[in-house]
Amino acid sequence: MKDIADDLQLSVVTVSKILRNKGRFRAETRERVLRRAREMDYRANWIARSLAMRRTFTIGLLLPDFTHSFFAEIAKAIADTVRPHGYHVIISYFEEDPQLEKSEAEALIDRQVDGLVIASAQPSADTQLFERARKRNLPVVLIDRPLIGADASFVGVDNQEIGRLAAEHLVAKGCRRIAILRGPAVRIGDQRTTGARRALQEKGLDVPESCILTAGYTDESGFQAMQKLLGTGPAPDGVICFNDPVAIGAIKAILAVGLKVPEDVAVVGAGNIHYSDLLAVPLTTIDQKASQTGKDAAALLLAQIGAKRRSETKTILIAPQLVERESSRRFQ
Amino acid sequence: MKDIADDLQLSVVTVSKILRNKGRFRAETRERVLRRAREMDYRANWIARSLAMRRTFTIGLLLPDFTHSFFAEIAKAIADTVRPHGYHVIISYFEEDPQLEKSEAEALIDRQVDGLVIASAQPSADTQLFERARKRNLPVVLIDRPLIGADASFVGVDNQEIGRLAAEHLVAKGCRRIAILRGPAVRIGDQRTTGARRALQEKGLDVPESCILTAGYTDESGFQAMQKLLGTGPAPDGVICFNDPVAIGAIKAILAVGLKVPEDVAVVGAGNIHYSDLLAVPLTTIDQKASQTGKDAAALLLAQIGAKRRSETKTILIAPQLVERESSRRFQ
DNA sequence: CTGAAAGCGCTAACAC
DNA sequence: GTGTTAGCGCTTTCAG
Repeated sequence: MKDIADDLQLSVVTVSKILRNKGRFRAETRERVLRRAREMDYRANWIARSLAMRRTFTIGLLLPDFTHSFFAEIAKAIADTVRPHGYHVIISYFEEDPQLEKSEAEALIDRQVDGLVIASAQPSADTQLFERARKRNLPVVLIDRPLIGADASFVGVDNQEIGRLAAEHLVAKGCRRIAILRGPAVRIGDQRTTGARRALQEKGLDVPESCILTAGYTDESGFQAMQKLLGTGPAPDGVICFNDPVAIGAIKAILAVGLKVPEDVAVVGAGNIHYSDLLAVPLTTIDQKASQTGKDAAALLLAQIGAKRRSETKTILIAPQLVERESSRRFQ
Repeated sequence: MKDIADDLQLSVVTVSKILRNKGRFRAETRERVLRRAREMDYRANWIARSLAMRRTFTIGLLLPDFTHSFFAEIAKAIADTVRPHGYHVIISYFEEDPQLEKSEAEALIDRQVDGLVIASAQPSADTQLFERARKRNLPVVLIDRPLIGADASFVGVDNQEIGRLAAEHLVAKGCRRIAILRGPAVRIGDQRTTGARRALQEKGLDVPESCILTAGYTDESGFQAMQKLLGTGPAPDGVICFNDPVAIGAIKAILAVGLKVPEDVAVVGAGNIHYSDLLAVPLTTIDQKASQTGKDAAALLLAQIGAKRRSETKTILIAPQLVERESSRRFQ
């Protein structure tokens, strides 16, 4: 920039302004600057610009694992949403390790991101982090996993509603003995289970404790839980699973004992993973609306970044959506 | 930093050095600085540091689509590899749009990344880009998709070898009438096809042109290509597919006409997508070693960033690996 | 319409 | 051991 200015006997300020289309200038001066910049293949240094403007036009995204298609979709939606506003996204992930999450969050803040989106794995809100964010007036949006006591906005799917949708669907399909392969004892696992049970109770169906088994996140855990369930009593005619991998594992276990899906047992998952429709039995699932989540989170963040004063935190609950496929397609 | 210095009647430089563990200082001074920093919850501003050091400790990663698990895995491997060295990764993607790719690449350079990894979709090397990179002494590593005439290192799987592995596997499984659902007419599509044909010729098997059909990237295209193939002559007893989605589509088409996989027709894909083993017929595939690619690319980049002078470009071809599953598991 | 001055927060080189 | 000086490349403010 200095070179251009010297070359043209102008000041750096003039060049800077013209290059950014700020202020009014003689058309000729403009032309000269623009031409010279092109000739020299000048490119602005965004680090310097960031330092001067105290804005980096970068937002930080912190995920447990972006190899998981749910998070990848969120990331994509966020990037898509902020790109038109000149923002880039720097993604970090922490493999569900709260310690790593904390240090990565700090690293992102140190890099002066203008906003932060986090799908946190902290057992409880890291007050120090939120305190720091508040001090810098850095907006933070939590996604997917709410954090009690966190001073931040939240965007995520309505997990109770996921359980409810799954339950009501199975009932509508004529299932009467419904089992639940619930997830690990985390908040969203509880909520989905609660939603399902409530919906079933409203229909006059109760789920005995023996029909609620704890699975994990994986198809392996779903397989084992289902195997155990099948070994301990009459087979259920419907199974609500914590997520798709668990459902896939459950289906494997059901088929393995010679029962049919969905004729004998209907199965519903959650998450709508890619390839859900390419499985041995295409899986009925509840879509968590990943890209909607990303889009809303990004929009919220942009609004907060633009805001003059600290905006109050906001919570957006996204409605999940049932996607019916073979694993529950049967007639009453 | 200035606050700390003023507080302690020291110079900013002293504080800076102590905080970075540079130079020797009186233990007491060190202590005072460190303590005060902690008390004030001081955090270094990496933007300012970057400007002063002319290094951002950020590497740019430009992908066609990080929603695709292959690229997500690469991204993860890269991030994992560079993290211990203090680097972060800023990921961009361009949806296979060369125009967007170009502008994103420039944006990353403008943000002064210390290195660039690109899986390019350019029809040919963008000389302007490489020229710019060279001028700034910015190392660039191409991954997955080689770019002819590009002034950059390359890391990717050996695509001919993918074709060869698939072909030899099917032959070993007793297939004699092998068809190829080749990918689009891009470099890697050609290479895989060439590798497969060569291997078959060496075994004395020739593939008539009528048995080489062009599919795209998707299961839909695989389904259609296979349907066409089955409609026009005797069914093959083995099919080599461009990638896993194509293979999945092909399997659907085969099953749809009442043939069995692998008994009647064995199928091999490529890519080893997640859930390959959860499909209707678990898919035999050639693993492209995504994380190996990412790891090698990152290591190469780090070496080049560290290098004093511009290091010569290097090409790393990674050996693919056959993963046998049900879709080809038969005996003869 | 243009420019001089000041500063963003930090580091490198060298002096004391 | 510690401080001084001089930037890094840009933007903002304000004066002319």
